[in-house]
Amino acid sequence: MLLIRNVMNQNILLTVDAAVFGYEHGHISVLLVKRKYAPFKGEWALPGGFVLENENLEEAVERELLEETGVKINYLEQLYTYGDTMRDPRGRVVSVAYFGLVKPTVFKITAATDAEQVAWFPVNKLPKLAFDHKTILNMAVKRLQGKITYEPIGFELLDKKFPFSDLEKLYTTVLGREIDRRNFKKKITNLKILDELDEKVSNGRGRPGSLFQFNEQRYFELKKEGIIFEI
Amino acid sequence: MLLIRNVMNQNILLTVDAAVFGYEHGHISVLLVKRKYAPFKGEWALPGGFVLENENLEEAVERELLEETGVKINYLEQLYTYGDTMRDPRGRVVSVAYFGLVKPTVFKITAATDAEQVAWFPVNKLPKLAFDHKTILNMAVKRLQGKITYEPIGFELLDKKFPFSDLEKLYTTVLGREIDRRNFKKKITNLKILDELDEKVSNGRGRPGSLFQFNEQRYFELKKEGIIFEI
DNA sequence: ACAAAAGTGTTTTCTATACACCCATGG
DNA sequence: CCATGGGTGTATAGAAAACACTTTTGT
Repeated sequence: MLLIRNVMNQNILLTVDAAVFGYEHGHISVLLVKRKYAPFKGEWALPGGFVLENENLEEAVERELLEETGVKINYLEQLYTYGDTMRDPRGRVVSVAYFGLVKPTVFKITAATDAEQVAWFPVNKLPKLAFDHKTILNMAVKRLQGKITYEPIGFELLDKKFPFSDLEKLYTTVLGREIDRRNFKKKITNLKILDELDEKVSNGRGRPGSLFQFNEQRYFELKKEGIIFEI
Repeated sequence: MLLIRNVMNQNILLTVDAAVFGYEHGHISVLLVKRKYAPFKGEWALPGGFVLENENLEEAVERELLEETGVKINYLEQLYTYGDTMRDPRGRVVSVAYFGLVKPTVFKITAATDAEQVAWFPVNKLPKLAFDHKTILNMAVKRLQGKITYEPIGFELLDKKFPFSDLEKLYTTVLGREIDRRNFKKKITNLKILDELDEKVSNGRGRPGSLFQFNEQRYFELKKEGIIFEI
């Protein structure tokens, strides 16, 4: 290894970054950390950090997320690798970006190590971001919108039990447009990924709605098969 | 930079690899090189190599492709980054894989630098591949199949002028199933991405067919808009 | 009783698919 | 004249989209 290093003399460092989305109170939010150290000290950034030599990339993302934010991710996929020569003022740093989904209600987020602070930011109210993280986040949002139209992603974002209107709101929020309630219900019902429970829940006013939960087995079978539906 | 390097002591090397597809004589082929040096000396591999410190990732792929194979690529997109700790026997080497399309007729392929030999291999007659390149190639083939169903990719693979049957054969080849000629013609015609020329060409026997060419402007407009059709 | 949200079917339109015969050429 | 591949239209079925009123609850 040292031999290659010497021959190559390749001074490139490798990091991972994660764009983790959550859904709460009718908003899609993304998990950001305030940087404790230079460069971009005090600015908000995607959680992430340097990959260790003996860990896989996914392990690196999961470790950094847990260290910096306290979040243990339940859905993670690779997004894109950012390698422009000038993207990091410290030198050549290539970053493998990941896309994650999490149920925000499950975790208490707590800053640690390189992070001075952690917070969920609604994707339409983002602060200025460090490095090229705005670019990464833009791509992640596009991925989220794309994914939701051909794969069900509710399972990863909603609580175990939820009223149907939550799922509907999730879709209108992510897609940024109204969808027809009856047609949507029909489509989801046909997929048979939801089990209706006997419980009902009221959100203060109006008629209470039945609670649903995902039929995990059917859900993951469908996901494995690939393209499932179009909203 | 040296400071970070010392603090980090991160001995990870970065390479790029390219899965470049071409279409010729009714076959989808992929460009492979025979390795001149260890490890995997004498085995076939995807063209690629170490990223230089002062070049972007795309530049690295294009450079390596040109150096090793003589091919100047006209379509290139990032595929996936492979970073398992054990994927390279020399140590920790992370590789950013790219997906490329090229018209094989345009280039004379010629091996150089790290490549002892270059050749096009039909994707259904692949030799044993070095590293995890088989895995990479499998993903690249899936990407090709996925792409062709929701984006026209004929422009990048076919000659400037071609009979309609060439486009049809390309689709049946990539998708691995027959498609209905009339329905396919209808769909493509509706997209208005083809201009029919006055010339006709015969391939020896049978009725000669009109030549077509892609209407570049319309073609790239449609691609920019995203999902276009389903075959 | 009224405001607010949940729940529910039918009709219409569009798109995908299935399907078969004639045409132009070379040998 | 025959073998080969090119070229073309219609009918059917299924999916998506448009569309509005009733029900249940809290105040």
